[in-house]
Amino acid sequence: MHPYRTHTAGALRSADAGREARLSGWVHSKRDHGGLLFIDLRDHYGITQCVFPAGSPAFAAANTVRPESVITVTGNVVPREPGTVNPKLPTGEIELRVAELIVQSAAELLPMQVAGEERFPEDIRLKYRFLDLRRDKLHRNIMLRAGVIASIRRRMIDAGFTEFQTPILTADSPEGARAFLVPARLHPGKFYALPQAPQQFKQLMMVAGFDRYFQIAPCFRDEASRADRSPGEFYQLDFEMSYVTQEDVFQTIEPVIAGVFQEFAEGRAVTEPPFQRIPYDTAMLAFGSDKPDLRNPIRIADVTRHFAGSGFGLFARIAASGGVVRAIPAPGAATQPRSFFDKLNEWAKAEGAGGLGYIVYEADGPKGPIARNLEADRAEAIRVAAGLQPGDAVFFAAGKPDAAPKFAGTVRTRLGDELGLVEKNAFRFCWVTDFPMYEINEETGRIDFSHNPFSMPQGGMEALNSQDPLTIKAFQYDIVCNGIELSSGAIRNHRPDIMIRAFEIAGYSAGEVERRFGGMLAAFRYGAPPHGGSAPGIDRIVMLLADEPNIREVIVFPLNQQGEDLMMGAPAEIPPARLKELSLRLDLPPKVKTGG
RNA sequence: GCGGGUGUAGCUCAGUUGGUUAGAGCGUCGGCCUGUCACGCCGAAGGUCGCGGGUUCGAGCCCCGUCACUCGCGCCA
Repeated sequence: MHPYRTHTAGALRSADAGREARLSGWVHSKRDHGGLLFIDLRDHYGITQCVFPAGSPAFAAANTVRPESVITVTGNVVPREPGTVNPKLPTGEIELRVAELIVQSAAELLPMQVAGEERFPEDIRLKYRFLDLRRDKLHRNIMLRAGVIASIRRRMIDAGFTEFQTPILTADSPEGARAFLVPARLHPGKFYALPQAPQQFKQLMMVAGFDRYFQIAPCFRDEASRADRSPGEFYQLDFEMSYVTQEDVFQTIEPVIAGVFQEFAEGRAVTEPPFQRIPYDTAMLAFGSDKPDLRNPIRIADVTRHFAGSGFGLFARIAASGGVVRAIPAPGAATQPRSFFDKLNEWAKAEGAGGLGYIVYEADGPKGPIARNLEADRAEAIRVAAGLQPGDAVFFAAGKPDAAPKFAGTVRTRLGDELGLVEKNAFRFCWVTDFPMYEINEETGRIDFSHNPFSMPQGGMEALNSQDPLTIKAFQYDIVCNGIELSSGAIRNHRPDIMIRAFEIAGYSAGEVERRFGGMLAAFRYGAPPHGGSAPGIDRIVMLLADEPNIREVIVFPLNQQGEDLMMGAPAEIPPARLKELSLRLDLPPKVKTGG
């Protein structure tokens, strides 16, 4: 007989009754009845109940073994008596009557329990990640992640992509996120940088003629974390295609994304391709966000002109001074008590808005403080513009043209939640397209790239030379699911002349562009195919599928919010000899945190 | 860098207007129990109420500072 196991802990069924079997695994839980003792034995595959009758040779050993010890048990598979069958376990029709128990590895008292649903603080969970990973939820999340990645690989290869590895030790790029630096021992005073993304390399793969590239790519950014943003490192489905239009990119990747989500949806609805394409300007109007959550049925309308010159002085003045008024419908809210409206108004003030005005459209006409001062025909025009029926209400976000639309988006989200309008158990995808190429930098007042400077401007060189820069759109697009940005991508600017001109508009000289991006520009001077791509975040895809609000729940060994590995003790100080070898000397700030 | 929330037993949490010896559940340890599967029952151990200072006759509770955790803003082309 095999020294460790003849079966896994998830394998045995009633058909195996009568066999001798050997299982190895962790002591999940123990139930001591005095003359009878049960151990639930757990491994990666499942749980099997093991029985130790009093007086059996293994009974004494079972009595003293601690939870999470690793044991090997040998015995007979017996069918459970009717009434003692456990329908919650796939192995619940049988149990193992144990004749021999060997402790392979005794566990000490646990800092956190593995069995059960109890929640533990993050620092303990991270320090003892190997215990946390044994727990059902996290174990399943990590397996889901592995399944998602395998599915993505299969689908990308089927779609004609090839996976290539790009460098981890590379050059720092002057713009973008802060990069992690690695001292180069053989080149004193010089540093490698870890890639924030394989952006330039994947473009170079297109120049090199490989046509369709993808990679489950590790990316490194030395930036603060968020609940949905891992500190330090994360993974992207990085891909790039040659000789494609924006629409080609969409049509190629939609079935991959939709296919992966359908494969792991477990009954949840998934948008069928083609996904809705929503221009940036439309998204900002109707959703108040460039990350629209399509599960929320509320659509925002602009009603500025209906308040201009109206009897409602506050909004009339806002309209007269160049501000905007956005209407956020609240379907069916007419039946809500007065406190519903007061509570939202208080919330809006706490959010920094002046307040949150509203009109309630009763069967006998518009009601509420605004309606009292607003002409009846204007109230009716607003009702039509916002698509409202009697029984609905509408809220108004009014103010400056940059802030009011975004606040309207916040109100839309809040109303969708409060009124229970958000579609449940669904993944709703869309593309947001036509991002502006440039924006005004609020600090400097100068023109700046609004997103990726390497995107192709719509209209090419002619647009750059003839249009107001602020009206130029880029072939830049995001894929959004349930209000979460999965990725941004673009048709790239593969023309050195257009790139230099694009940078010139943002205030960079040709020499500066040459100095910063010379490597890529040089490549583009020797025959570069038109190309484009995107890079959906793997962690966020798994978060959505696992229904986890925190990215650390879908990463095997995540850093904590401070970017520390509490289990391995990273980052760590290094001995002086290593520093010397690297030609480095520390110059620590006075209030440096000394670890404990 | 900034703002919000939290901090009481190993863990999850309760703790009244500031008032006598700070509680419960889970876990741990001991005892009982032959059909449990979150086993049950009895008992015990376990506390610098994050830390420091202040107000007060008296502080887990109020005030100030600080630290940690967490969520968000900045940042993330």
